[in-house]
Amino acid sequence: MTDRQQEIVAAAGKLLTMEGVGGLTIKNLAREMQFSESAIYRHFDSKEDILVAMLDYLSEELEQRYERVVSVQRPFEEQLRVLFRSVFTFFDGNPHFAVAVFSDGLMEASDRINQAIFRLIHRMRSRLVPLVREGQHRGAVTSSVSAEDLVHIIMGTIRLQMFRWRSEKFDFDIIQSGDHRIDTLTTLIVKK
Amino acid sequence: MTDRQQEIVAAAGKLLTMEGVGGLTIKNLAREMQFSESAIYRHFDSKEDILVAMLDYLSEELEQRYERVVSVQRPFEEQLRVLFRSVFTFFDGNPHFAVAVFSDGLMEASDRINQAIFRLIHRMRSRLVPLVREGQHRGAVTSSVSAEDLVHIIMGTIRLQMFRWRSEKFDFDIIQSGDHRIDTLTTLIVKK
DNA sequence: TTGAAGTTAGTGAGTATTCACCTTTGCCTC
DNA sequence: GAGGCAAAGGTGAATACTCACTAACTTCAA
Repeated sequence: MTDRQQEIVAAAGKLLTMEGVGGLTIKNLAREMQFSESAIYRHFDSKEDILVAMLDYLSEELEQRYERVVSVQRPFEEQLRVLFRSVFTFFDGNPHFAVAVFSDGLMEASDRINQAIFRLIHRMRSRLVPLVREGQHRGAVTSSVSAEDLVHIIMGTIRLQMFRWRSEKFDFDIIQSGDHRIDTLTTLIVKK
Repeated sequence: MTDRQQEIVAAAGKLLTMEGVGGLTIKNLAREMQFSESAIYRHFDSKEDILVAMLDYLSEELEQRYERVVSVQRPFEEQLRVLFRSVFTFFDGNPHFAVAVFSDGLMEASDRINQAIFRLIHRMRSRLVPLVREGQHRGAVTSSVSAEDLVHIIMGTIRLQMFRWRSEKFDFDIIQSGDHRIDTLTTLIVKK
């Protein structure tokens, strides 16, 4: 991705988040970039390509953050908190990418976009499950519910929190409130 | 709402769920109804009105199901299961309305639609919180986490399950898998 | 001097909505 | 009961507008 492509992807995320799926048009994107509509097509072949690039960039970004976190050994509870704090910090600095987490609106638009969304979700899940499972093996996490089911609950809780954050126009602290969500989750699943 | 209006609202839900926000056009709606585009306007003033009617109808439907469930006294765990089974049964019979639960895609389209979505979400939450709180007072539910926070986790978990159900084109049993989600949740929050 | 990155000025298709008009239905009056 | 008549619910055609995308032209730095 060139610098210009990065800028366009960022502008697309911003539009998507601020004005919804309907707001992401080539016209609006061009206005945001301060140049003509046709100039967009110097950098991307289609609108679809822009969205796929956006989702893949986001996926890569989150993956890197995951890698950085799990490279350090920590107790489960702390590991989970550090991981999600890293995610929340990213979205705090890039709220316009928040849309991709609850990208329901994008779905069904095209198969390629759908697949990009699934890659993103699957990537997060397949990272989280071993983490939780290891916590269970070490006896830190309850084994009364399977690791997959615990991850479902965690992801659902976080997704809903992100949804609220966007609904309320990002005007509460996502890092702090996200921490709180992780707190309540660990209270329920971490053995004392 | 007249019968015709009901039919249109149902067709709109179907389109929305099957083809996404972009698929809900007056043209497609008219095709679904097997009559002309202009005929739609005999029954609704605008497309916006159709969406608001759809969300309000759904809100009313879920409210009624709630009333029916809580009118009978039951242990908390059972009450929660019966309540959500009722909800899942509704969506099982009306999968085209599933879209409204994760109606992110509709948001930002118009203020009136936004408000209708918030009414729906708020209504569910404000019903669930007292139920959980009562469970806490009776000592059936853990008090280590506030009722509001527990409801957030429950709603997030269920929302994500609905999202998966739609993603996978409704081809698994939402009643059964929904039951399982409630099971895992009660395992975590109900005191033994 | 070539190629990348911008421009203007279009394209056809699709959008929600409105228009004048037609048909069916049920009701009121003679 | 026949005749008029308005309302309800349908039609196709046209509205003004937006959509993603393209062709041809310019600018400018390597």
